[in-house]
Amino acid sequence: MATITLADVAAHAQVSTATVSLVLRNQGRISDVTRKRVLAALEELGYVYNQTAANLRNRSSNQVGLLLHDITNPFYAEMTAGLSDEMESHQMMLFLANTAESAQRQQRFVDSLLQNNASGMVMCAARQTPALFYESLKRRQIPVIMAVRSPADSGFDYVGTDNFLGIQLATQHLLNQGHRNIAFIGGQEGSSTRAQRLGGYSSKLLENQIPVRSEWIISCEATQSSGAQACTALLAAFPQITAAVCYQDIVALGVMLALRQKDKVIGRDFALVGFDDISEASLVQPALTTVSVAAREIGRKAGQLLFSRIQGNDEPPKRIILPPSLVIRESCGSAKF
Amino acid sequence: MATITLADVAAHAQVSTATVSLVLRNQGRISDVTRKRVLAALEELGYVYNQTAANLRNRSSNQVGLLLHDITNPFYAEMTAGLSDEMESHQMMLFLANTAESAQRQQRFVDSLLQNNASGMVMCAARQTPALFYESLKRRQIPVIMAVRSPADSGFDYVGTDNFLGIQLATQHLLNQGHRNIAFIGGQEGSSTRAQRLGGYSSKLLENQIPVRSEWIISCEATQSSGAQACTALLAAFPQITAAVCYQDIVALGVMLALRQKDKVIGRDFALVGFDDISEASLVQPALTTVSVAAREIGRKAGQLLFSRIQGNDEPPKRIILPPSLVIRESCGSAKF
DNA sequence: TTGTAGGCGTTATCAA
DNA sequence: TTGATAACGCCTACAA
Repeated sequence: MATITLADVAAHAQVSTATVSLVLRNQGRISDVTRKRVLAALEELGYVYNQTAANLRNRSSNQVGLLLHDITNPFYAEMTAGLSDEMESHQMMLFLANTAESAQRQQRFVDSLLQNNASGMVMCAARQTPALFYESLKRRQIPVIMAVRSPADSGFDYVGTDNFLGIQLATQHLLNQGHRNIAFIGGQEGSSTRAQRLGGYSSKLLENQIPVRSEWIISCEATQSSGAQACTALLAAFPQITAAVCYQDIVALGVMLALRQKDKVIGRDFALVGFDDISEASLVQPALTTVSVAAREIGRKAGQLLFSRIQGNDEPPKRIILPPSLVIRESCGSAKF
Repeated sequence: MATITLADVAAHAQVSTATVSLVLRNQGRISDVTRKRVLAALEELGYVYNQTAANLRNRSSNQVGLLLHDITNPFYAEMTAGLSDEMESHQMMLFLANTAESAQRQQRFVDSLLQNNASGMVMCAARQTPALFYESLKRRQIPVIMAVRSPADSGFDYVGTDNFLGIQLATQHLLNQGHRNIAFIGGQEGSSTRAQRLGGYSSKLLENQIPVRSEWIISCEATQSSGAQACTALLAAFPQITAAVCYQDIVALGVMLALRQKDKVIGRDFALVGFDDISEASLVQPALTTVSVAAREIGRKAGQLLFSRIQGNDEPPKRIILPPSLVIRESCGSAKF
């Protein structure tokens, strides 16, 4: 069956294509009689609007992209849900891309977005994103909101959380419990997010006249097994450590695994704080005390900002920093040491 | 800056637009000299291909949609990752929609896909999807792969798991451990998936001369709290129950919560099997024995099938059923009762 | 209030 | 091997 076009509808309703177009978009003053006739024709012919043609004509689209490393990471899944809700409320379509930390895949996806005339994007940049990428992205006229990972380049809007403050909260909590030998586990060297968190950690130690020991600061992948491994190695070398601030909940979960293998009782023999408040955090035994960053809210805020940019908001780049909060559960015990 | 079009490139390279178009798509016989000249011009002008125009002209697109209820459900996140990988390997863009079980949102998204000329979709239909929806969807010429939830309508391709067999495995495992008083917790009445799982459960009981007690079959929402509530109510009425087959891992996690409140030791006082093998299953204490359905693989297979349909494969509707497997962990203990 | 007609950027047909 | 040109379906001046 041939596709029904605006012209077909117009012919059927005995009006012009312009009239039909106006009715479709509720624009212009169209008399009630005409409108009804058009609506009826639309219905009768089973007309389907061709967004592609409209996009071409308008040099725009109602499509935006979301780039992230791993949708199976609960943190990002939450964020995606927030963004998706927000976009849907504006009748925009959301393209999803899993870059898996590959700068190449990321570049490919952005190219596709550009080719598809996407009207904007939210991105959690891959770790090895070259500076050139940001440069050339800025030259395009497309709104881009960076999320979660703050780019070195300050020319972009950014929505994220206060990493420094978040880890300060976590560290202070451990200090309050009486711990003095506190390690920092996780994150990738060179990451700016990690630098911020590390700053929160060390600032709190120093504030309490506790020396920062670089051997107790250890990096690892964002997986449970890496976390477990890191913890095992650390405790073998420094058994005096009684607590750890973990870079992420996932790492913390790994650390718990390792501790359990050493028959350490978490919350009594060893205290632990995570970061992200992923849903697993409340499920493990003992439940993980962690820093919550409201992933869904980050997605929502990023969506709102993106939409306003698409609408033409051209204020200078913004940084929206959502306040983190400490969710106290069981992994730090409650007794003073 | 005005957009650079094919015509601009053609002018710059002193060839026709047809030639440039052919070079771009590696089609037709173009002499090496010309090709190089075109390529150079492309580069020089910083040309960006306009997919929208091509789509309009071709009456097609490289976009597909994915509809699901909740991306934050780890099962669907995994599936999404599988599908996303598959689509990316074919250079297709993936639209994501969170329908949140709303038939209305689902309809809106499908309409958008149609309007955008999407070339296909994978959908996990919302629970209350009206039969009319399927009817009208079939009339469109767009490939649709149903996933996870099998539609009553058999006119669609389907990729999912064998619910019947999966729950049979789970039930048999409990029987092997010596349990006789086994409950079934979870799922929504009227769901066909649930009917299949219930079938697996009751068939195994009957096979072992154990009567099926309908009071021990209880439905609940797919949340932890509902699971917990259901378990509490059930045990209050029937303390003789010693084991449960849960409709989903999420429900099983809720049941664990409830058991713990009753000071029952899971794996010793009460045995539990879940379904889905979400990542939380291996994290809880004790780790949850569950039926694994390879969510990622479902996504991948759905993607492959969808792609083949888009390529023109017009065999009759297929049902791809992935075999489930029992992942034995700790929640059923190991001692015979 | 409604109609006419040209153009958005690409592809495909046909001719050269 | 390459070029000219007419669609694809919609939107928007400009006219009526």
